[in-house]
Amino acid sequence: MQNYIDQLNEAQRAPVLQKEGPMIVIAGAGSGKTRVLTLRIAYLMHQGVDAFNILALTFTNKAAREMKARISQIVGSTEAKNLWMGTFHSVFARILRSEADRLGYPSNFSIYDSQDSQRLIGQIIKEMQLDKDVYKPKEILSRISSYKNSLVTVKDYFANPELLEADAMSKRPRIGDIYQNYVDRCFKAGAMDFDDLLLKTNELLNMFPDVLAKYQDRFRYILVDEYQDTNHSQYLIVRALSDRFQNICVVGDDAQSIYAFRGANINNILNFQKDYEGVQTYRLEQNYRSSRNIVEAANTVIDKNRVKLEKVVWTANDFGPKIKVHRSLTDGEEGRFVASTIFEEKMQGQKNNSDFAILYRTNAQSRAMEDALRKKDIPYRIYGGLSFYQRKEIKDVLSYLRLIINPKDEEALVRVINYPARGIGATTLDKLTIAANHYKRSIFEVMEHIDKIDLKITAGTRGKLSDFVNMVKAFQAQEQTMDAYQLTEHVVKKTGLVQELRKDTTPEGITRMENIEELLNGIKDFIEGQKEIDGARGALGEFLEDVALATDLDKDNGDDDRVALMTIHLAKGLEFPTVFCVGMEEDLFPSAMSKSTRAELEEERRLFYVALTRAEHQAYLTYAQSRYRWGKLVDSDPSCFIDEIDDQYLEYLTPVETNYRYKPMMNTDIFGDADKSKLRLKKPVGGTPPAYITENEEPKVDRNIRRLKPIDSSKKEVSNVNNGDLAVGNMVMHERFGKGEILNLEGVGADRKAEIRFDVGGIKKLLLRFAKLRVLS
DNA sequence: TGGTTTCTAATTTTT
DNA sequence: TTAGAAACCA
Repeated sequence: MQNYIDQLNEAQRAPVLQKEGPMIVIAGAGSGKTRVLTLRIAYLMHQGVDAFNILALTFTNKAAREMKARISQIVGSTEAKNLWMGTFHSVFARILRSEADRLGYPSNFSIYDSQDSQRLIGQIIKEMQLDKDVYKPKEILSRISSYKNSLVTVKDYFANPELLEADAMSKRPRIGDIYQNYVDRCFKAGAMDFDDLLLKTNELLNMFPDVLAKYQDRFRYILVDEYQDTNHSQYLIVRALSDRFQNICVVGDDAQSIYAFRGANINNILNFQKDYEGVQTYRLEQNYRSSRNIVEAANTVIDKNRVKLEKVVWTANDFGPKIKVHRSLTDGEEGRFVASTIFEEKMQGQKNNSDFAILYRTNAQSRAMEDALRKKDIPYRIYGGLSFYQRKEIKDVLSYLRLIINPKDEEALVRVINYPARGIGATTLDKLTIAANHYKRSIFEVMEHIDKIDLKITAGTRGKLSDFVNMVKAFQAQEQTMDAYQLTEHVVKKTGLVQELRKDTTPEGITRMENIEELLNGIKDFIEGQKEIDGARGALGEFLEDVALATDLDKDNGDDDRVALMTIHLAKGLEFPTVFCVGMEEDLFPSAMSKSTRAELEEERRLFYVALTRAEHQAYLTYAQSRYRWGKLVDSDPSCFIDEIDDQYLEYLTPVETNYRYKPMMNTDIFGDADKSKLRLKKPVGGTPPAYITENEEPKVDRNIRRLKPIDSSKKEVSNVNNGDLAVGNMVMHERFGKGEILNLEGVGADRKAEIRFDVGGIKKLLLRFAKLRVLS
C-alpha cells in the first residue's frame, strides 16, 4: 500500500490520506484523478473500512469497471467485490428494485430507454388529438426530463405559475396534461424511465426515513466521480445519503462540464464548498498526459470562459509539436486528409491504429471519415451513434424478453405484438389501448380477459390475440427453469423472428442476423460472468437489468488495433497519442443550436477544451469550406475556437483563409496534391463520380480493385479484397468473432463460403462476400 | 390487414 | 441522404 502512495505527488496524496469529512478534489485534465479515486478507496479499505460501507458513483459503467479492476489489484478481488460501485442509474436501479414495493412498483419493473419514452409520448399526443408539429415528442420528452431532473412532479408543475406560464407562452398549454398521462402510463406499465431511476430514489429517501437511515448507515463513505456532470436530482441523492456521516468526496473538473443539455448543473461543483461544513479543497493541477503545447493551448481556450473555478493546469512534459490546423474543400477531402495522415504517420512513426482518435461534434460526421479510412484499409471502430442495443432487431428481441419478465411493459408489447406479422394490426391495437386506458389496466391484462369484454373484435382476431398471450405465458413458464441464453434462443425461434430475418438476404439483413447472434453470444458471456460472481443462475431478469443501462462503450471489443471514432462527449476521460478534431466549423462546432446564450457557448468551449486535452502528443484541427448537410453542399466558416488559440501554439498546414473561393484551389495540400483533382471533385453534374476521380487518393494498387466493384454496391461495402488469398488453415480475424482458423472453403464467386472455427464462439460458416476477414497467417 | 410506395424531417451532445 | 411515417392499394 505504502508503495502505491509513495508514487503519488503531494497534491494527489493529500486527498487519499484524508479519511473522514467532506472534501472536493478539483482535478485538471490529465492530472491523475482516477488514480486518486482508486487509491483513496483502496486506502480506506486498508485502514479497515468495510467495502460494504463504500459507495462510489461514476459517470459510465466502464469507468466503474476499470476502477474496480484497479482496486482489485491493490486490495484483492474478494474484498473489492463488495464495493458498491457503478453509475448513479445502475446503483439506484438496484436499490429501487429491492425497495420497489414501498413505491407501489413491482420489483421487476421495466426500464424505458429514450426510444420507449419518446414513442409513448408520441402515442399520448396522438390520443389527446394534439398537433404533433406543435407538441414534438422529442421536445416534450426533454421538457419532462428536465422537470424530473429538477424534482418537479406533475403536482409541482401545476402548482408552479411560472412553468405554466412559460408553456402557455410557447403555445403549448397542454404539456402538463401530457406529463400527467405519461407518468400514469409508465406507472401502469410497471416501468421507469432513466430520470425516474433518480427521481424515485429521491422519493424513496424522502418519504421513508427508515429507508434513508438504512442506506445512510450502509454508505458511510461516498465518492462521486465527474461531479461537474451531476444534475439536481443526483445532487440531492448524494446530499441525503451523505448527511449522516459527511464522509463525502467529490472529484471533478468544472472545465470539463459538458452535459448541461441533459440537466447537469455546473453549480453543484461550483458551490460544493457551501454545502458541507468544513470542506477540504484539493487541487490537482499537474497534467501528466499531454505535451506542454497542448496544455497551454487548452489553457488559453478555457480562459475565455467567465464561469469557472480558479486553477492553473501545468505540465512538466516536453513542448511537443504544435497543434496542426488543416483546411480542406469538402468533408470528403477532410476525411481523406485524416486517413492519409494516419497512413503516413503509421509508416514513418511505427504507430498503431489505436494511437489515433478522430473526434467530432455530431455523429453524422463519422460517415466521411469512415469512407476515407475504409478506402485506405485502415481499421477503425465507431463508438456511440446508434448503439448496439438500440438497433431494431436487437430491441425487438429484448422487447420479447422484457415482456416475459414484465407483461405490463407496454412499449415492449407494442413493438412485438405484430412483429413478425401475426395479423394483429393497428386497428386492433387501438381498440386494445382504448380499453386498457378505460379499465386502467395494461394491454396485456385486457388481452387476457378479451372474452369478457366486448370490443367488437372478430373471433379470428381474438384467436390471434390469445395465441399471443399463450405464447408469452409459455415463455414465462420456461423462464423458471431455463437460463437467459436458452430462453432467448428459444424465443427467437418460437416467435418466428429468425425465420423473418433469414428471408432478408441483403447485406443489411445478414448483418441483422449477425447482430442477433452477437446478442446471444453476449448473453452467454453474461451468464458465465454471473455464475462466477455469486452463483446466480443467469436468469433473464439479471441480464435485462444489466442491458438496460449498458452503452456501447461498455462492451469492450477486445483491445484490437483500430482507430477510434467518436463524439467528443464520448471521449471524455479517454486519451490518445494523436487526436484529430474534425469539423472545426462555425455552426457545427460550436453548434448552431448552442450559440444563443453565453452559457451555451461556454459549454461548447468546455467541450473543445475536452477535445484538445484528449491528445497526449499531437492534436490536429481540421475544417472544410463546404460540407454535405442533408444531401446539400453547404458553405461554412472556420470555427471561432481556432482563433481563440494563441498562434504560437499552432502550425497551419494550409495557408490561412482568404476570401477568394478560387484561391485555395491553387494551393497544394501537404501531399502536394495538384488541385485539378480537387477541382474535379467539385464537379458532379448528376450521377456518381467515375472511378478515376479517386486518383488523388494514393495507393495506385487499389485502383483496379475499386473499379472492379459493382458501381451500385451499397455504402455498407464490406467485401473483402483478400478473399482470393484465403486458404484452408489460414488464421483470420473477424470483426466480431475475433480470431479463427479456416476449416473449409466452398462455393465460387458471390457464394463462396468459409467454415471457420473461432477461438470464441465455435465453428461458423460465413459468406465471404460479407464477412469482414483479415488474414493473419 | 399487409405490403409497397411516397413523403418528410432531420443533425447536438447521452445515462 | 436516409430512416421512419404516412398514404395508398390489394
